[in-house]
Formats: sequence, structure tokens, C-alpha cells
Amino acid sequence: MTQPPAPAKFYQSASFCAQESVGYLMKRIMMSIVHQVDKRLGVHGLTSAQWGPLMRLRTAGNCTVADLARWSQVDAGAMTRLLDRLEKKHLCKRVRSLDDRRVVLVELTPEGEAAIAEVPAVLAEVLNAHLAGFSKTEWLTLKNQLERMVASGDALRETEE
Amino acid sequence: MTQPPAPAKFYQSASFCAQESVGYLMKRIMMSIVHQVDKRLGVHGLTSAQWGPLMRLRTAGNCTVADLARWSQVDAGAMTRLLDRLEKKHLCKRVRSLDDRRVVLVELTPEGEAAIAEVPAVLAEVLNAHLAGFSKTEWLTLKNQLERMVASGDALRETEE
DNA sequence: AGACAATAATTGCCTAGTCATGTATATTCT
DNA sequence: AGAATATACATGACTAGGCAATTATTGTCT
Repeated sequence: MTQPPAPAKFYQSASFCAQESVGYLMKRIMMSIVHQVDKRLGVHGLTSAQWGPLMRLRTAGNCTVADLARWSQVDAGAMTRLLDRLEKKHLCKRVRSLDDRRVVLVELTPEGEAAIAEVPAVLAEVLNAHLAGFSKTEWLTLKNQLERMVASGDALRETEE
Repeated sequence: MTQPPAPAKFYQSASFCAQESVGYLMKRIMMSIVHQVDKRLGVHGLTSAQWGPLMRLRTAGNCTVADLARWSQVDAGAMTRLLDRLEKKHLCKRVRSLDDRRVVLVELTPEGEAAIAEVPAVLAEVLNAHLAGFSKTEWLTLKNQLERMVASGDALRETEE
């Protein structure tokens, strides 16, 4: 592309009011979604941090720790400890790779499969509830705008070091 | 009002793909915003969890712990510990109330005032950067849609107990 | 006044995240 | 082959959050 889009000037330091910012609104929405999902998945012994890696294992087959960490956008150390907790609950299992003895392959156990069975339905239900009253057009607009914000954030990150 | 709006059906369990959901997009945006703000405020010794209560103290004057916790949408216990850390850095000070000896009033120190001086400018800058390329209409649309999602979440929460 | 309930803050135990460091294994370079 | 380098995972020290007691104080009810 040519040059980065001109920076918008929607917010200014002098008049800044945190509660009216899109950041504050998104934070509240995320907290609400996480709360609702946790409430529904808690009976299956899963937290909002845990179903992600398990779902990844289900759709992608056995993964490495680094793979799961990257996919969950989380530190490798955090993933190690998360897997400790999941393994303690017998939802997954770690197996040292034979090809490369540094890597650990994580695989889903039958209990793990059972635990995540309802995850997609719960996520769909909670998201739909938060989009109550949206038309399809509005939903598509929202997704498009969010995607653009993600891209702007990525661009910002690239100009970093 | 009459009845709750009919639940939208944008997401379905069978075809659910986490990475395409508005939840995933918002999570990424929030992570990006927090990362950028932390990067800019880190030099002042502030994290994204800490500037909120300090800003509240600045605009609202001395507050109680419960007040700060409610305002930050956080557990009272978490706020106690956060204040421990802020107090250790001499950014605020706790004073037992004389009217009601159960409550603790938190007040900003001069160092605290200094530390948050740049917060509004940083927040405005980072938010604007994430809204690069948005027209004013788009921004207003986004805010409106987010506000409706917050309201839907609140409604969901009320049907809880 | 005295028992009982409500409230404010704190604390303990847990999950969860970051960053820096450590340790074993692989890869690369000369 | 042997040394330097890179990679994969784990660990330690920290911030941060939730939930469930605990403690001190205040309010209420009879």
C-alpha cells in the first residue's frame, strides 16, 4: 500500500472520559461474554482460558506446547502451567516427541473430548445473546469494523522495535 | 418495554469457528490496546490495571476501596491488593475514615498525580490509532453497536439469579 | 441494652498472565 | 568433530483476578 491511513482524532486528551471510549465498552462486553461462558461451562469443569487449547486439539489433532501457546496468544510459560492443570484433571496428556526430544506433544483424552462437547453451542448461544436485535447487515458491519481495528493494531505492533 | 428482542442466530454450534467470532476479534483488539498503553505508561511505572483507580481518584476526589472496586468492575479483594502495590510505590495513601471506622479512604499523593499526568493523552493516542481510517459516522455506528451489546449483556445478567 | 444482621476491608487459596532465566536437545558453522 | 547458536519446554518471581472466609464496625429490631 501507499501510506498508513491518517490517524483519526476521535479522542483527545483534554476531554477524555474513559467510560465513553470504545475500549471501555469492549472491555465490558468481553467481561460479560467471559462471565456467561464460564457460568455455563463451569459445570463441565472448564474455564474460559481452558476450552481454547482443548478445542484446538480437537480440530487440529495433537499439538505442541508452542503451537497451543501461539494459537491462544499466550506466553509459553502460561501454557505450560495451564496444561499442568488440564493434565491434573485428565483432560489431556503430554507425550514427549520421538523425532525431536525437545518438543512435547499434547493430546486430548476421552474425558477431554467429553468436556468440550458443548463448547461450540455455548459460545454460539452467548454471542448471539449479546447480538440481540442486530440485523445481519449490522453484524457484518460490526465484524468488518472490528477486523479493521485488529489490522490497525497489528500495523502499530509492526512499527514497534 | 414489551419483550426482549428475538435472539439473533448469527452463530451456530455446528459451524462455529472461534477465530471468526466477534468475541475473538474484540479480544485481539483489547490485547492490542492494553499492550500499547502499557508500553507507553510503563516508563511511568503504571500498568493497565493501575491507572484506572488513580484516574478515578483524580476526578472524583478521595474514594473508598469499595467505590474504586465497583468503578473498576473488579473484586474488592483484588482492589485491596492493587492498592497495596500502589501504596508501596507511594502513588496513593490509605486513611481510615473518622465517620465510619470500617471504611478506608484512598487519596492520591503528589507522586500519584504526576504518574497519571499523561494517561489521557496516551489513551487517546492509542484508541485513535486503532480507529485509523474510520469516518466519524463509522465511529458513531461502532459506539452505538457496542453500547447495545453492553445493554444485552446487562439484560442477560439480570435474568441470572 | 443486647442479639442479630449488614457492611467494609482484608486475607487465603486458587487460576491466569508477563518477563526473565534455566535446561535439555538440535542445528549450524568452521 | 567441537563450539557457538537456536529452539522447546519448564520454572521462578511478579501482577492480577475470582471466590470464600474472617474481622471490625455499624445499624436494626425487640
